[in-house]
Amino acid sequence: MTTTDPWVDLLAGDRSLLDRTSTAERVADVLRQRIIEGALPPGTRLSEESAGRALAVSRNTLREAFRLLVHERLLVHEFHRGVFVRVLTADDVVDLYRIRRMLETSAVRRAGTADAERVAALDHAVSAGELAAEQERWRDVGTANMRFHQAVAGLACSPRVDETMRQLLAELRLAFHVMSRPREFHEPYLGLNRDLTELIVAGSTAEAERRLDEYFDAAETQLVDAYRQLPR
Amino acid sequence: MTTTDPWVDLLAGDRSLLDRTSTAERVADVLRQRIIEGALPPGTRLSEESAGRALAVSRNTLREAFRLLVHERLLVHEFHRGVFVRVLTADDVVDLYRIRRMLETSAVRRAGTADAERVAALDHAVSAGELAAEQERWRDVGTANMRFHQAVAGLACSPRVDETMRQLLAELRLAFHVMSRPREFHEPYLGLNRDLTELIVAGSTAEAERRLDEYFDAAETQLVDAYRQLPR
DNA sequence: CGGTACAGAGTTGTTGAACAATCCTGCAAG
DNA sequence: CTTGCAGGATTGTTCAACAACTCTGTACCG
Repeated sequence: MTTTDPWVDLLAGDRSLLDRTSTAERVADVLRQRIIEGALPPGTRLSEESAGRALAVSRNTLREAFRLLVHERLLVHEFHRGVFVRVLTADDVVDLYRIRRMLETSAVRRAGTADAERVAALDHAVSAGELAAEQERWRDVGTANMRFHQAVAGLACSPRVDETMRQLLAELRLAFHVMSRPREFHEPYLGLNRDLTELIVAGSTAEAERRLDEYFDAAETQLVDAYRQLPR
Repeated sequence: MTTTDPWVDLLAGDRSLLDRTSTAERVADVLRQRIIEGALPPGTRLSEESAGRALAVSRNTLREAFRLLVHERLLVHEFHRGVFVRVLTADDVVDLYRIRRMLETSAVRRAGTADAERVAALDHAVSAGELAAEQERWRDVGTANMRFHQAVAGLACSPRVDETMRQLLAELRLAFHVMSRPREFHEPYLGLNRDLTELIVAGSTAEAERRLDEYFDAAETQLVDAYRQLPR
């Protein structure tokens, strides 16, 4: 038997580039992206007929894609009625912040074991946010903020945490899309993100965790308040 | 407009009893249960033909169910090759313990806000485990242990944490099914579970969190060691 | 003997059509 | 204003078909 050569792992890592994905997954990717960027606002109905014709896929394939996104909680499926882009309730928003707080503060606590690359990801996200704010691209500030928190969760060095976090942040975008002002929900926290990054780089994880906890208090209150003043 | 009557919420809660579930979901439920209980061991190939004939559903419906379970990481999908019951790697087991540790310790820390019912769930699970151990039903001891940790996560009072935890524990079962001795992985922790419950009931969450963290150290080491000695 | 090439069989990927079950709309009747 | 009901539209599910791909065994070649 041949011992594993060094380049084997390398190529194994390139397997994902091989384009071995089903149509349903790619359809789900497209829809997910459209939902995340707000092109398909919460409440939108996606009829199999129209969506299938628009994307040029069969109803069966489309339904497989729908199943995936329903499982990700980006769509809701009402039996015999169709699928809709999810409309978050205020309770949903509270819950999203609750689990985020658990995952992110735990990740910060274990930040000591994270490699340099993951710590650098924090800085990249913060810098991108600062640049976007300078240029008053508030939408991009929001995106950078999400990337920052994805990087915070990434400190846990856990593929499952990363995946869960991706889903949660995608879900949280649904909340922002029903509100009009993209600026005031993200800009105030740019400075904090910078501070957090420096604390983590310096190894002051306990202090970073405390500040992060405070951030969640403030952000959750702000978003939930704004959310409750909205429709229904 | 009519104001909402008191019984409306009641009936709304019964909506789930109305059996409005698709065939695909029920198929997924069946397969998930079979995987969890070990009837479909890791590595098993599920061909669309055989599974569809066995469950008397069409290939399309079956594929929708497969998609769900792949998304839950209980099945893996290899393009043009089929779906297989997932075979966890040692890294997977480490990762599962990592995210469990994050969620469960965080949940314990916030146990103060949990209602009495959720605290009682801890006791029920522990008692069920103790009874099963007395009668040497080791398989049930394992199930009770899982229920206990589900209840621990439940202290966070978060539907999303509950759902995530359900998935993680289902996934972890895959690890136990490739090992033969159901006893020694769960029995040693019965006493600890009892202690943890009493600490939480008494409000000593800090001490409970510390003990839980130690449990994860021990359990992870034990399982990963046993796992690494196994095939491949 | 070890490795390559290739045909054949079996499985998956995707589509389109078909039909039953269900929901929605509008209108008529009470 | 509510109830009942026809009809049209949409979803739920199955089936059949075909393309694309994988797997297996065999023949071939060095």
